[in-house]
Amino acid sequence: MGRHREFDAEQVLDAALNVFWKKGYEGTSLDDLTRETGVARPGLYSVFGNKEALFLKALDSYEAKYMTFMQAALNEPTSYAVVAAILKGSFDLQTRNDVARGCLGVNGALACSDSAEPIRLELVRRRNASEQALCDRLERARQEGDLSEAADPAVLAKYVMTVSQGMAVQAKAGATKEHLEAVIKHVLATWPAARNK
Amino acid sequence: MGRHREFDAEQVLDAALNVFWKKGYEGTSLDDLTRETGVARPGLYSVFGNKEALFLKALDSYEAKYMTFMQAALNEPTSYAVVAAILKGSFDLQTRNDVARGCLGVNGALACSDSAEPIRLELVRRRNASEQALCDRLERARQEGDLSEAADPAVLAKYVMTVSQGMAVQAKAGATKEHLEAVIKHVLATWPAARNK
DNA sequence: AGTTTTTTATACTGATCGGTATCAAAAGGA
DNA sequence: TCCTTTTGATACCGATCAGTATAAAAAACT
Repeated sequence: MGRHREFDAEQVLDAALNVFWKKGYEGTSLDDLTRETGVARPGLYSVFGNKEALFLKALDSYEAKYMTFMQAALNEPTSYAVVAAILKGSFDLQTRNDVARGCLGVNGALACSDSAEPIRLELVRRRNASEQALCDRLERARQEGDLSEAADPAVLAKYVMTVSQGMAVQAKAGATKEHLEAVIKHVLATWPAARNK
Repeated sequence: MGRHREFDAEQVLDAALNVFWKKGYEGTSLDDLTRETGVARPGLYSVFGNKEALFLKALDSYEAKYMTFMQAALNEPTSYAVVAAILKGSFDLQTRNDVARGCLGVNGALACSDSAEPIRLELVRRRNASEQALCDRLERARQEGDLSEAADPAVLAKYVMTVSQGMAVQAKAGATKEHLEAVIKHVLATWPAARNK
């Protein structure tokens, strides 16, 4: 048996994640990754595969590590609490790190070259999955009388995701925490719940 | 006097604009630009300068050609009409072209490498300018009694821009026109105007 | 028609891209 | 202690990046 790996894969993945978070998939070079992780190319390739695989693993890690608020939010008892938790969770995520603001899923590849198109589509797929989960939850809320009968769960889900993604753009652009929190407060104040609690 | 230019600079700029719109600044290569414009590199460089200058000229053209709804919106008589016009104008712009959906200002450079950072900052600057203009307009609306006294123009302006930018992300990801229009309808239905008209 | 000026296409530049071959150093197990 | 195995850094690969030198082709003026 030979020597053991000197670096901790978890730690390296986390460093890579932060670079992708800040610069996006295409904006991040292998030189960036080796510099920030402290691991030379061959080490990265032997453990994670290629750049695309590394990004996808970082994305998985991102969801597992930072997106846990989503499931917790969906378990809240009322639609109001669900949306409040989602927006608060998005806010925390998008503003927690001063160098990597916004959302990895949005920063990663919004518009890109043809070669990065698979990455972009994967990110779209994941965002849609979140929206669908929220839509299902709001559907339930309406059945439970927790949303006005007139409310359309699909529209409200898209609205919440739109606000969350807009906040991601704003956060990346440097919006202050105070301003973003005020936006959330406004959204919640106008939430069409049967009872705001 | 020598020969005249064979291509129409306006036409070329428009073609370049559409490529940048679809793929973003960094996702667009000079090969993309020469292919889509039909003009070889030396022609592009002699007329527009380098890639960065070409993008900025395309951005100016974009504002002049497609963002005129913004000024018109600010001239609407009520805050409700202003916001309705901005969201409707954003919607039209973001969904007008099937190959270049979303907003050039957002697609252009949300997250990018260090070398494209000047472009990103310029886009942030322009978005902020729009937000400031809306903020000023809402401030006036409040003074005119067209917004509730409790409303904070700065917060509402950021809210509208957040929705608009979130819609840009959604449009780029392929959201249908119907869904986006429903989101706008919801935003307008919850607008805190003193009188909704 | 002849000359001059400008545009155009081809081909090239150095730098950087993602990805890999090579080989020495290091760390197991026997 | 010696041998095997794997890691690690260096250096390299072809491809592509933005940008430019060169020279032929085309058009306008005299």
